[in-house]
Amino acid sequence: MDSFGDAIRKLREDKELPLRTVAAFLDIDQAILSKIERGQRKPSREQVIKLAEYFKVKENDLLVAWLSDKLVYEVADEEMALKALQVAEERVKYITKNKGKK
Amino acid sequence: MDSFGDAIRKLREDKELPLRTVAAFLDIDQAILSKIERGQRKPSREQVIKLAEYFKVKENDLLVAWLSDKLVYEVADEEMALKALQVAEERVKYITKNKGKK
DNA sequence: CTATTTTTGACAAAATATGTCAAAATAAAT
DNA sequence: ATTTATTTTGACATATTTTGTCAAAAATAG
Repeated sequence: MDSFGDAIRKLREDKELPLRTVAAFLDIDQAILSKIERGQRKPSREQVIKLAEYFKVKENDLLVAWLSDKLVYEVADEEMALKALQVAEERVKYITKNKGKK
Repeated sequence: MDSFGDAIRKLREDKELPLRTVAAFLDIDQAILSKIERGQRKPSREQVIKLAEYFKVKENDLLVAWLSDKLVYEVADEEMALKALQVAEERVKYITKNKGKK
């Protein structure tokens, strides 16, 4: 049940790299990477893709973790969180089914 | 499969009210309400609550439509949309189950 | 202890959101 | 058909949020 931050922290620690190194590759200050790993900042789509490249993991896997992070954040503290997610799921299914039409 | 905008537009049209009237109650310009109904602007939580009050519908029903709108918007155009929603759902279940702990 | 790494918070700049206003486009009503 | 009411659009201003840098404090490793 890992968040995006947990995932990339593990990847980084497995390779025993300091924040500095990975942050340099992303071209951001290490402070930001620290915050991303702890879920205090949301990375950009481009940063996620770069991280997948850097750690040699499937881009889509990281994108899913990143997107779901944003979704969880969006409904955080909302009573109706689960219901909203389920409705959104139905809507997305409906939309992709009719993609291109109308 | 109605979006939030569709829902409140129906409510308003059923009562044959002009944008002006409802917008006045929300204390915003009618232009914004028009855009909200067409999904070009996202209302605030407070505005959603006011609308529920105004139209005398269950607040939670509108909140769910509003939240799911935001979720759909968040994953729009993403290949991994559905997967992300499902993962988010699992994570929310997990979080609410362990609410209070840790 | 001293070095390195990580975390924190103050700050600035850039990007996004939120609203007003007035004009253009639509629809309704004579 | 013309007027009248409603809705939509876009330019603009302001406020809020994001995104990042920097330097110091805190934590960790040697």
